[in-house]
Amino acid sequence: MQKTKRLLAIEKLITEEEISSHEVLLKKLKSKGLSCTQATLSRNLRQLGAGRIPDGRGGYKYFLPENNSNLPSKAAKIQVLPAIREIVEAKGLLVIKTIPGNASNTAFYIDNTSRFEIAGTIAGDDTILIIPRDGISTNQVHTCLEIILPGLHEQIKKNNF
Amino acid sequence: MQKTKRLLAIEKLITEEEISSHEVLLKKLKSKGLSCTQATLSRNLRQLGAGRIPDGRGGYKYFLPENNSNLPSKAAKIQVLPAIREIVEAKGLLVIKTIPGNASNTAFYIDNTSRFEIAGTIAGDDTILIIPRDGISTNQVHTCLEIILPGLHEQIKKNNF
DNA sequence: AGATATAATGTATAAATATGCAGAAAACAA
DNA sequence: TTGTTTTCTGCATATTTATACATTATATCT
Repeated sequence: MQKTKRLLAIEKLITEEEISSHEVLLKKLKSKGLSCTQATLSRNLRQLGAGRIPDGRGGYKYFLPENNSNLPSKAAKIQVLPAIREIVEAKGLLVIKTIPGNASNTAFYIDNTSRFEIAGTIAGDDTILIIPRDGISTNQVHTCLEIILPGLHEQIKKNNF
Repeated sequence: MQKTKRLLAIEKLITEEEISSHEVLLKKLKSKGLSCTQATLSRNLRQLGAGRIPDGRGGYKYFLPENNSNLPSKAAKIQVLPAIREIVEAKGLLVIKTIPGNASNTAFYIDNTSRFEIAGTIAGDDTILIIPRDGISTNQVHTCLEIILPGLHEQIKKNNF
């Protein structure tokens, strides 16, 4: 769970600041009590889909391609996330329960993220079936969902009261 | 002038194929008679603003952020480019002459590319003034213009007959 | 054209980033 | 809990990418 915090922190840092290297990012993470090695950082950046591009001033900076459309991202937080009630697993698949009428919207958002881990989704009225790609565990899909919907699992816990 | 060809070829290759490393790209360029060293490639990729991102399958690929909006790019070719008549230099500035009435459109396109080299533009009816940023030579702006309007200089030569 | 300045390139190397492997931690099952 | 499997991580290192410096090519000026 330290990892989730770290992923979120990395996302935040590279979108809000101009990070020029792993080394710089490592120091920033350390100052937040989320230290790790450069190797782990390399792996985490890959998981987040983060890349590196010229900054236009002779250097380089990290960035998240997803940020092109930060409207969907914002929408995800205020529309998609609050509509999710719970997630259960069955036969290697995941079933997401939503507020009635919201399954289609939610599945649309998940599809549009085009995450490799998810082969496809089917949505009813308040239920979504998520089919993980071959070789992908349900745990990996959970991580994936947490990445595209930060705070999802924590919110679900709260909903259970 | 080999360089311009190479830049265009690189652009084309990384947008049309999934290029995973300099090494792969070098081979492709070589097969097109546009060989260079890895060092030059590194510099060229930076000039083009090309970056590297995870490909979603455990590897990495190069890409051009500009590609988000390839509508403007197409428009540039069929609308902006044909409207340009000539480019002259004066006092470290560049003056672009266009077909009457087209200066505003053209300047708008140039502004929207947000190239670091160009501090700003002023457009009349058939004349645009381009102000290079401090420390940027007119030659560098020419290269910059060729990047955002491929074929520009060749076309101007033709127009002079 | 010849002289001077600017940009482009290659070579060698430095710097940055990715990864195989092994151990640690966490999740899961019974 | 205990054993079993999966994920995560660090270490050391391989791989990849960037860059200082020297050289060549290209453009600029008179």
